[in-house]
Amino acid sequence: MKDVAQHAGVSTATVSRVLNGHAAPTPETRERVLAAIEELGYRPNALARSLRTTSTQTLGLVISDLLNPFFAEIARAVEDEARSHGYCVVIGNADESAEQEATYVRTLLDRRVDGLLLCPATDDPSLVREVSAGGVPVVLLDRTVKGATCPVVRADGSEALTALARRLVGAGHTRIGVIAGPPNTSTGRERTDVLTGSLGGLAQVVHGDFRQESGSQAAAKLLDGGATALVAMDNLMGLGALGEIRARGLQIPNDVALAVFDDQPWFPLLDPPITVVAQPTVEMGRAAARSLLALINGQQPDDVRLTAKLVLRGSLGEAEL
Amino acid sequence: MKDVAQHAGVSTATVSRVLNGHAAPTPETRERVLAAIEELGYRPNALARSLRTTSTQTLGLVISDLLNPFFAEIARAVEDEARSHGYCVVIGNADESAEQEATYVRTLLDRRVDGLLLCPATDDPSLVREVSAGGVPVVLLDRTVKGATCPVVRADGSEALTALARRLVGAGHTRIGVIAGPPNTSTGRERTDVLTGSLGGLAQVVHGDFRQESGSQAAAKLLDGGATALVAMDNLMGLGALGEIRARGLQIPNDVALAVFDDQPWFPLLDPPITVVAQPTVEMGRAAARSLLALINGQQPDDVRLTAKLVLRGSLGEAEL
DNA sequence: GATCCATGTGTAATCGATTAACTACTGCTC
DNA sequence: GAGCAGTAGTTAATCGATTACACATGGATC
Repeated sequence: MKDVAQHAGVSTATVSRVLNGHAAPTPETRERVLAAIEELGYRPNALARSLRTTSTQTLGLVISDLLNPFFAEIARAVEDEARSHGYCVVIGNADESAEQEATYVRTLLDRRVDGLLLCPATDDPSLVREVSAGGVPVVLLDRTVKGATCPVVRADGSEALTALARRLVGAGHTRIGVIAGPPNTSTGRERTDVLTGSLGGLAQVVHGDFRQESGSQAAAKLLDGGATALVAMDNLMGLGALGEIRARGLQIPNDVALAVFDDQPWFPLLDPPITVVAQPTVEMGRAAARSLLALINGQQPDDVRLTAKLVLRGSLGEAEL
Repeated sequence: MKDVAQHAGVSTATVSRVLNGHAAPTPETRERVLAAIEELGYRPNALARSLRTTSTQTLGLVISDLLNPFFAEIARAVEDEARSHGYCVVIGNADESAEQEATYVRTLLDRRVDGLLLCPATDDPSLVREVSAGGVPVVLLDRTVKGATCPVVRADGSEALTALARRLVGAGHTRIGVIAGPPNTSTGRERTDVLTGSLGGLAQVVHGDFRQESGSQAAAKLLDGGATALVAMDNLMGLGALGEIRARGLQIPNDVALAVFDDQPWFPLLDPPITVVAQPTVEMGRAAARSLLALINGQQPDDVRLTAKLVLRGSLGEAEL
């Protein structure tokens, strides 16, 4: 910057003003400065600027698993929305591990992100408290924690799950296997509670960890137990369940009915196509980014609760008539 | 930091030395400082540190499309490798747009990443030159650019594609539709060249843009043209092609054979499972991260060329006997 | 006891920007 | 022509760390 100033025959203060669009410099000086910048190929050091202004124009996003297309889509949406407001997003991958999540959150705070979007790995509120205590705006995404005091953005699948339950029961299934998420996540618990609640005593629940492998294992256990219908509570566990069903040579929907929470672009391509509870991922990501930006700007955004929809495609068989 | 120093009754220099594991401070002083840090909940400001040391312990990764599971896997691998060396990764999503790519690259440079991993959207070398000129280490990943002067990490699919061609020809296909990537990307061109080369005059090529929608359109055009076999040059276009095949009620492999470049966890679940050319994504990501770290440490890593493998699953029909 | 070395700590410059406070100049009014 | 307002630009403090150099202390050496 000093070089630029010298080159243009002005002080660094003037260069800075030109860069930041201040009113002061004359068009003529501005011209000279811009020319010098161009000529020297100067690019301002964002670190120095942030250090001085205490604003990095960056949001932190800590997600549970980048390989889960659900989160990848969310990340993408967050990024789009953030960028359209001049913010950058730094993504941290927690791998469904509370420990790694904490590490990432701290790293991001150390780098002074202006705000944090968090998909908490567990419902333990201590990490969120720690961040809030540090005065950094936080918004929770997809999942919440116990006694959360920050805005939460998530999808409500109750209606869809209730409708799903009605159909399964209506179709005469009496042993319905539920491949549930970890009980220490809000989504894991809530979805399962709603579904089993609506199923009366017909549900058998096995907990997985939101990953493919656990989906296969849970499916195996449930099928061994005589389940005639399976509901997987996220797309990766759904993938695992599908694998297990195929491995056993079972036919959907005749041998076993299947529904999955979270839609995927390839679900319609299966034979039969898979019935799902689809979450509005893009809207969730955008809404979360908007809430966080509002928080950063000193507003108090409300919680956002979007609605997940049941999409019937055929994998429930007669239950869908 | 000043507070900590005061609290411990030492100078900021000593605090800094404790933090950085210098030899100097006595165990006793160290103890006092650590206690003060603990008590005040002090966390060092990474911006300030980086400004002073000119090192951010951060790698930039600009990928073509986060929603493409191929790149998501790569991103994940890069991140793992980087973290194990104490580095953080900032991901930028270029959305297959050269413009957005350039924006992201510049943003990352402004933030003084220690090095850059780039999956270039086009084979135009100017952006890479710009970065190199700025003295920032770069490694190209998956794709290369014309006259690249930096290390490149990619997968070689020649063998697999040649084998694939042999099978298709052997099975008697005479109109083989190739859903190619954009001709201005190295992977788009090379894969297509190898395949059409081995197919003699039997190939009909339609170019897509590595996205699902273009895959459907290309498939439609090729099927209209009487193709009895389709090869999609990346997984998203493969997804699109599958959709088009299903939409027309065609059976794989009887009505049309299909092979896709890039494997996906759900390909084995289709009926029939899809034959693919599988790239070693995880190894690519790790290797790229390693090369970049080596470059940062002043070494001159060689290009890495991993091998993609043909995985036969049945979607080629008799061609696979 | 003077000299020297080793060791632990403090002082202050530095990284590259922003910005409050100040100065210099121009032009206007009375 | 003195006084004043307004504008353009400069000087220097600041953000929060690192680190070269200076300094103080204590013990070993002759």
